Parts: sequence; structure tokens; C-alpha cells
Amino acid sequence: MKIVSYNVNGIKARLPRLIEYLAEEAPDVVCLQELKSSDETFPEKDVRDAGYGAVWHGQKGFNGVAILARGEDPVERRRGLDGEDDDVHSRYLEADVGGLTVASIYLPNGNPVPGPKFDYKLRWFERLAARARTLLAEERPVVLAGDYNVIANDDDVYSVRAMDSDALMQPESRQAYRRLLAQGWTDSLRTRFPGGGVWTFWDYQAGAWQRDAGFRIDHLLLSPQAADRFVDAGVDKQFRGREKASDHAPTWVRLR
DNA sequence: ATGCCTGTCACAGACAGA
Repeated sequence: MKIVSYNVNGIKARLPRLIEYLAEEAPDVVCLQELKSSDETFPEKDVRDAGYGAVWHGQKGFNGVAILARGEDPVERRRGLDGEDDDVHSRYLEADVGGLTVASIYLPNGNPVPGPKFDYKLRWFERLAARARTLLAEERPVVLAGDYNVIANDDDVYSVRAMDSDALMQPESRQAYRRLLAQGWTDSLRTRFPGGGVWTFWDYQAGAWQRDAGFRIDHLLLSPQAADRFVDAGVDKQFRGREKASDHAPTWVRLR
């Protein structure tokens, strides 16, 4: 089965690309981020007409995550993370689908550094790690898919120098990601491409796509029980080059 | 050092993104 993480950067503006993606690639599970849509305006009918059941956790204007499943209704397990009662950002959604547990994750960007947004990013990371630990203890196949807003290694970015002072590359961000992996998660893209040089995001600005000036921030982490079923991983890069594309490309893992 | 580009909301330009 093909499981996808896709930051759509506005599901309303991206709906033609998303429907096209579902039709062409027929993924089994799709985790969406940055819906920029309230719960009420989620295009449920369009998604259903494309053959997908869905659960979503929206927010007007920004954030927002969803989980889509082909020919199946995902069974929601959780929305949001514990640990910060006044946090209203829609950034975490978890569901059971196709015999797996899948989470759609939209980690805070964290810029500028230093500042309250960066502090929020690091706190959110710890709250995610706490949830991840609980999921690992269930000893089931789990996929944590999303936009982590972390460039984990120097070979995950076109230019270390260009991104050096960015929140995505700070040592604290990388350490938080490594601590999460160290619980026992497998970074599926890294497993498939251990030498790096694979991007999932290209900025809209400064001709980044044309220059192939990208980086890898969309990750699919596998529990040991999911990693045992690993077949392949990759990026559907061609969708970044189309009309009215998201600045992220769909990123996927295939499991037996 | 700054803006580059795009989407949203709302109807001009600020905010958010990364």
C-alpha cells in the first residue's frame, strides 16, 4: 500500500491538483497538511467523488490536517496533542486505516529564531514525542506522516549556508527530530536514499524550483512493525512542476 | 540587508509560510 504525505498549501486552491493526484497515483492513504480551511469548508464531496473517505481537523486561514483513504473511511483516534490546553492550532490528526495507525502532522515552522514561535515549535515537538512514545508501546504498524519543518541533515538541503540561520536547521530542531527517531522510528526516505540529495519542498521565490534549490522536510516515520513491511519510498516530484502547484511535492512510502 | 512568491481573508494589504 502507498501512503502519502502532502502539504497542499491551501486545499481550496489545490483541489484540482489533489483530485488529479488521487486519480493518477491511486494512493491508499493520503495525509494532508496546511488545508487553510475550516471544518465547514473542507471539500468533502469532491474527495468522496474521487473515491476517498476522509477525516479532517481544519482551521480558518492556516494550519489544518486531514487523512484520506481509498474506498474506506478512516476511523479517527485523536485530534490535537496533550500538554498545552490553550493551543488552538490544528496540527495533529490520527486515525486507524487499512490495518495501520496513521498520523497527519504539521509541525510549526518556528521562524524567526530566536522568538516565541521557535519556542512553540520545540514545545510542540516534545508533545509529539510523548504521543509517539505511547504509539510505539502499542507495538502495531504506525506511520507518522507530515511536514516536520526540520532539515535533519546537511545533505537534505541544496545549500547549508542559505538556510543556516533558519528555524528548520537549528541544532535544537535537529536534536528534537533525532530524539524522536531514537525512540525506534525509521525515516523511510532516509532509508531509501541514505546519501541525501532528495527534496520535498521548493520555495515559490527566487526561481527555487527551476534551480532545483529545495530541501527535505516532509517525513514518513515508521514504527518497527511498519518498517518490517517497507518496500520503497520516494517523492512524486512531477506534481511540483505543474500549474498552480503546492510548494511541497507528495512524498510517499510503500508497505507490504 | 531586503525582497523574491503564494494563499487566505476580504476586498487593501497584513499575516503566514519556509
